[in-house]
Amino acid sequence: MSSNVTLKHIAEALGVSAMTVSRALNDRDNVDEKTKQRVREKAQSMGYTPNRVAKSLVSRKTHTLGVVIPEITHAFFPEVVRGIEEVAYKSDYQLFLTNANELFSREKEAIETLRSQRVDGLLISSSLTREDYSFYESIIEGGAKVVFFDRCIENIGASCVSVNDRESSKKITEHLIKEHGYTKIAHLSGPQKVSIGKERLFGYKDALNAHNLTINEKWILQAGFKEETGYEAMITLLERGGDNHPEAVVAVNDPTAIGAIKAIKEYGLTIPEDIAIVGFTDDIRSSLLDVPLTTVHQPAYQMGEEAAKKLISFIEEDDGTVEKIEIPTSLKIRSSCGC
Amino acid sequence: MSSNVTLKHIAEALGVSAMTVSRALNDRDNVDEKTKQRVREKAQSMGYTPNRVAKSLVSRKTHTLGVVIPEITHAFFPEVVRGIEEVAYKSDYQLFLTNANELFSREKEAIETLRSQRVDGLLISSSLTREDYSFYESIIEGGAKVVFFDRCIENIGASCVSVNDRESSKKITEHLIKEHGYTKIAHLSGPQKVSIGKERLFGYKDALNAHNLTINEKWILQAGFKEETGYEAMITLLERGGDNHPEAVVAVNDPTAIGAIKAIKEYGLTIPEDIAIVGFTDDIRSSLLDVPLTTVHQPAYQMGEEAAKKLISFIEEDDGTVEKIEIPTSLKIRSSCGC
DNA sequence: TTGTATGCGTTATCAC
DNA sequence: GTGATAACGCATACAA
Repeated sequence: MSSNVTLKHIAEALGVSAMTVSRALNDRDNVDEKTKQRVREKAQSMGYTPNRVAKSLVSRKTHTLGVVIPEITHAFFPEVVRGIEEVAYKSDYQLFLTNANELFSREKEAIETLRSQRVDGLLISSSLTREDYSFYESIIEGGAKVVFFDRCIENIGASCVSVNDRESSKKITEHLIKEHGYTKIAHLSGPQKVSIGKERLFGYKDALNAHNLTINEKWILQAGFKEETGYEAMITLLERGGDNHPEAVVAVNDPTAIGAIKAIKEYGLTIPEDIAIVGFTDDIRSSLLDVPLTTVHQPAYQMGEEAAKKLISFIEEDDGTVEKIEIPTSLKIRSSCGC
Repeated sequence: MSSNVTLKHIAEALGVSAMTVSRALNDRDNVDEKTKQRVREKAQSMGYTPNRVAKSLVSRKTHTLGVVIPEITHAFFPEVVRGIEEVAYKSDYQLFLTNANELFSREKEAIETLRSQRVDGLLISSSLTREDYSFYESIIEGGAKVVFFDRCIENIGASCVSVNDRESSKKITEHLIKEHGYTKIAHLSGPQKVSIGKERLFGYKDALNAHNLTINEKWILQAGFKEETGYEAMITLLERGGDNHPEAVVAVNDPTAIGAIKAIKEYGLTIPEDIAIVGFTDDIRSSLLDVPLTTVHQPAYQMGEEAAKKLISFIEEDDGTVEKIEIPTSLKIRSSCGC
């Protein structure tokens, strides 16, 4: 598709050289004003569209950013993407968006393709496991400019924009302990190989430790990051426990919490009387639930902005300083915790 | 960024020609098996990544699709994008995603850039006004392969995947009339220059006409497509009417309805007793509201799939048959209508 | 102010 | 089975 009219065509139509056309269209000052006019008009009338593919081959720049997110239907990510887009737009970058679908293999593939497309830089929220450090190491070593966001890979020479997951997780868990006196608190945890999965589990444990509560490993379940996996994990927890279920649940994120809530209801238990629950993200749905969800608010849009800014300055000023940018969170106290 | 090792480098390292390397890496059959092996290993060890930019310049194909959506934070669109992605992924296409932010100017710019990037085709849900038919006409005439989805531009020689907006809107309005006997029904309408804005208004009127209800133009308000604009329009409607407010409201989409609900509550009125309300979309939030929203369910994922399939067959089989693909909707009867 | 040669990385084409 | 050459569309460097 696309206009197949090239500089050459315009040049021939006008009886000048392709070079003159190129200069005129790029508004260089060493071209006669009249010629510029003629060229512009002709280009317009012939429906010329500059071929960025050719331009990129010469300049080795594509003015293009690759974005890799794990799950586009998790509302947090579109919001991050909007922040990225806003900044990219202002600096005249286009976005290649790829959705890894929480799949290891797909993320790797996406990154390979993106590099092959010669994007100027990569913004990644990783679904990869820690074992795949080496993959990132090799591409970064190969000169790829990458900034991670939300789910980071650390100590690998790349900047990262995220919240303080550990501290935020500790805070919301402490809220359950201090404000409500819960002592039997379970955790629906994310995959331990993903940074936020691990950090949020740490935070949960920190809180229990700080209040001398014993950590019951049976109450720490792998629950993925999705609604369905949260639902399943909660079912497991309820079936396993019988009447001896926890008083409160800390979910790794809001979708997981929402899945768990469904399970709790199906068991005929009420929130927060029978079981209190808190999440992490502040999904657009969370304030709308029957029993609005207490959660950690993550400023998604801002996270996107910061990540894009960092990457673009990396690209344009070649400022590769590795930074860990932390976006402050806030607790959204609603009623699912018993408040 | 990206590996700057090229075919030539590998060729030199191996003492063969670049052409041989190219053939080996593309697994052509007129290359010695041993040479292939050597080349592959060397490419691997040197961290070679094929340069698609150069490849595209030669082949005039980028294996890239441009996607233009009006609003990425409207959950409907990410879901459509997932459908598109799934199909694109299988056929080995990458997506350029651009978010027009409901802005005329931005959509046009995005499309220009996408064409300039030489995407193989375009999937567009338009924010543009009908006046801008000419813009689309010119790019389609210029050879651009485009498929519209959700918000279509018709009679312009491009295929379109959408729901039957008019009929669906009529159905849900009729539900209010037939099941609940409402006669005073308002419409929070979308911009009339966007297809779905116009069609859904038609459907609303069709329903009133079919039941001999008079159409009160004062009860048809421009409400945009967003939560904020829905909120404002509803405020206007309530202030204008005083006690004489409508019994029911048909909103052009769910975000608008959600904004309107906020306004209704602020006025101290209850749903559905004082005012019933219905939407269109089936946003992920709609079933979770205090009073779950009755709405038209649009199969977003499927819409994305269909649109992508159509576009890819257009590109690959050069099958430019103009089709209007209609995805069936269903009514989601919840309690905001009084049920 | 304008034009010519050259190269970006890859592949098609023709030669050996 | 392998290599040399030209071409894709554009812009840099140099010449006129």
